[in-house]
Amino acid sequence: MAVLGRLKRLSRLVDAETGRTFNAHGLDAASFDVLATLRRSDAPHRLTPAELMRASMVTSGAVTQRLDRLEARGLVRRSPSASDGRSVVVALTDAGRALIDEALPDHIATSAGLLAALTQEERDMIAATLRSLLESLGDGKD
Amino acid sequence: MAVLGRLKRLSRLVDAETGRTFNAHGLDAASFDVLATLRRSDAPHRLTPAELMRASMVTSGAVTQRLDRLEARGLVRRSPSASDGRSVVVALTDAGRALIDEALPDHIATSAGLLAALTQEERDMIAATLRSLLESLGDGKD
DNA sequence: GTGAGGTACCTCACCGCTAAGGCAATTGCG
DNA sequence: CGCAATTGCCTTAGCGGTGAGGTACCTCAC
Repeated sequence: MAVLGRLKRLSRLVDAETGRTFNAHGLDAASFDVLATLRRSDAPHRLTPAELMRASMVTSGAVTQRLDRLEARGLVRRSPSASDGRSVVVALTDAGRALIDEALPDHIATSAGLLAALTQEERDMIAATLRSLLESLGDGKD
Repeated sequence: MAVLGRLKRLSRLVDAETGRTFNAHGLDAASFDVLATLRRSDAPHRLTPAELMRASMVTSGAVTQRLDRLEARGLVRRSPSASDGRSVVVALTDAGRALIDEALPDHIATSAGLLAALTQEERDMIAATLRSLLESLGDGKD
């Protein structure tokens, strides 16, 4: 199956290319992922670790470590949940928000560049096909 | 760009699913990758670490470690190159060949299952689109 | 109210990969 | 030929992830 092989190769190439953009802003893919997910969330841009875990498809241990790193850099802040004593609320700090707002446009430009070889029809087609594949494999939303 | 996000999610799901198949044969993705690459190569199924590195898109250090693990399990054998004193030739042992010959059909079945939701036209289309994307990004062959 | 089970997050040992660098052999320019 | 640059592989430190397991808290039927 040439499809899966190409999928994997492409995914690696995309990771490498987007990684360069992240580095240019002092980030790595994991940190960008968390900050961008927080930024995309509805105001006031707060999520729990469990929500971040679902969004990023990594384990809870990975989320803890990502947040440790981001918190040490002052980019996010953890505070106890008011409504659930087990839970934690993660918020972007001003610095975190400034950084992700600076990095996001670059990332979008990089992404667009990676797809520059495709026509609009091809993009629509591949987006739809990937979507139906994801659905068939039980990936809830997207 | 929904395309890249879906691409990444799909790649992770595919990795998880194929990983289960590998585990069922006592392998992981890295080991399977090496054994399958050797098996696919022209008879007598021998490659150098440099060739394996190019095929797998990992660094030379990763290839060394993969080969260390496989050699310790008796699945591949390293021998000095006759023509180049710096180089090494990696060959499947009988055990390695038997194992990959047992695992490959399962992997092919798993791969087919992952694409079961697509029609033949969709598969052809996505294969062609991924190919043109890879070419546009400078991925030589495939 | 209480105990069982589930949920949320964290901790830790381990794993494979990268990146940087080292050694030895080969290539090829002058 | 001689020496610098290149090539091929290995080594190692460090990183981020997984998976298993721990603690604290919540829920709910009884």
